[in-house]
Amino acid sequence: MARTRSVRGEGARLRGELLDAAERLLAEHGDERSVTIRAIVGQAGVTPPALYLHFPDKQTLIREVVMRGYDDLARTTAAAAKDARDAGAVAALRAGMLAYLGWAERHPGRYRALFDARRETQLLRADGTGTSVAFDGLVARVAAVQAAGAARAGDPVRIATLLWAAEHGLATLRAARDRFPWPPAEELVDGLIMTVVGVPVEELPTSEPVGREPPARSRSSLVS
Amino acid sequence: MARTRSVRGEGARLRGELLDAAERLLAEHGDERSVTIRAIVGQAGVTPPALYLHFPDKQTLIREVVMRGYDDLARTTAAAAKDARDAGAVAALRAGMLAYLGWAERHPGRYRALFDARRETQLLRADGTGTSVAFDGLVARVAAVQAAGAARAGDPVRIATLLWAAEHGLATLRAARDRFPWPPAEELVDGLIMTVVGVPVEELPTSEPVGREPPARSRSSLVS
DNA sequence: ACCTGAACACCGTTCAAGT
DNA sequence: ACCTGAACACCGTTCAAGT
Repeated sequence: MARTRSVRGEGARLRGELLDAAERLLAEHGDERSVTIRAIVGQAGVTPPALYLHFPDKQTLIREVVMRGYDDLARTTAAAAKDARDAGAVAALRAGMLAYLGWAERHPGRYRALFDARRETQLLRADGTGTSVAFDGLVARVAAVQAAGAARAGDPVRIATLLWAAEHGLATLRAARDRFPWPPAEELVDGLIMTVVGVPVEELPTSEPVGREPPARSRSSLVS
Repeated sequence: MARTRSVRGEGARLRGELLDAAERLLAEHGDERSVTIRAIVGQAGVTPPALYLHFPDKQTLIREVVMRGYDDLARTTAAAAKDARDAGAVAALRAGMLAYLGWAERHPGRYRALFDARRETQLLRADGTGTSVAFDGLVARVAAVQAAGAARAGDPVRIATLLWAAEHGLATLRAARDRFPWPPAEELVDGLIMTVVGVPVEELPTSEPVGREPPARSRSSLVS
């Protein structure tokens, strides 16, 4: 409505605004279905056909939003792991996994969109490295724990695969089953690190709850 | 079109036919979005308003289809575990987990619908036991492995929670990431049983591939 | 070069009417 | 008691037209 008409070469600005609007709608509603063309263009102050000057269809726009989500998630987990590296390889692995669960909890709609199996083509980058950036970081952190001698031996890729499946399962199930008596994320992650990675209990850094109360039950409930 | 008009009390028959049609569409397309009212009623040979005589809205119908899916999944895993019980508690746990992954692979659309977080109200039965029937079975099988002395001690509910998250993560990720180099399901499940449940390698039953080639890599790649 | 108005075939749902 | 015909407000997308 109050949008000033774009002049030459300003089309790229609208393109970015449309992506921002779609991301905002996805974050607010947590549901890809409510991210409609009309809602997106409404936020940008244009009419529906204007969107098709910048994207061939809705699917392509959503795919670009999802790509941004991957970048954000990968950056967030990598940054958390890096910040904890001074406390050791186990602490870095732990921090990365907690950051992963935290991101999924803060951005449920965006996280869901990342793993929507209905998207026909796989979401891979042009350079082929694609969506596995976050996974590669996880593999590296597992290998670092092994190199530090704190874990059992074994293929770090295989171990990271199980960790990824478990943290993805936790991320989605905690969102889909809010009546289930979920233990705190720290306990779940510690359980995975102790068992799947094979880190003895004494190697685990003590919980430093960041704005959360400490675990109600001791984590020794998993390993005796 | 060729549908013969229902006489007194035959409304219940249409109700069942609508549920069957919705389940069929969900299974065929693997996408809840293509299960439209018009597609459902078309398969039953009636017009859209007829559906509203039996269901208040689409959401309620889908919810009932999802309930059937829960029953089927729970029955399938329980039956597989029971069949393997003669081979021991570990074999029963393993068979149940493999049956879970197998059901999810054979029914991707239905499995997705089971854990769709967009459903506002939690899917629980009137009796309150609800969707946790399958989970309770998993807890029992973990406890049986512990009782047989084959696993580490620890809260079986906590262990089952991690197993459930991992198998759910594997089920959804294998469907969403078909370019990822997934190891065979048997290897993944064995890895989880060895590490999360803490079963020593020699306790594991040897793979009896049912219509699948044996694992390419030895499962010892996880545990040294 | 960039955007709009009007229309298309869809969707879930409702409501009056038919038998 | 059970179902239909016609309509409502939506949706993604297209196409001619405006500046």
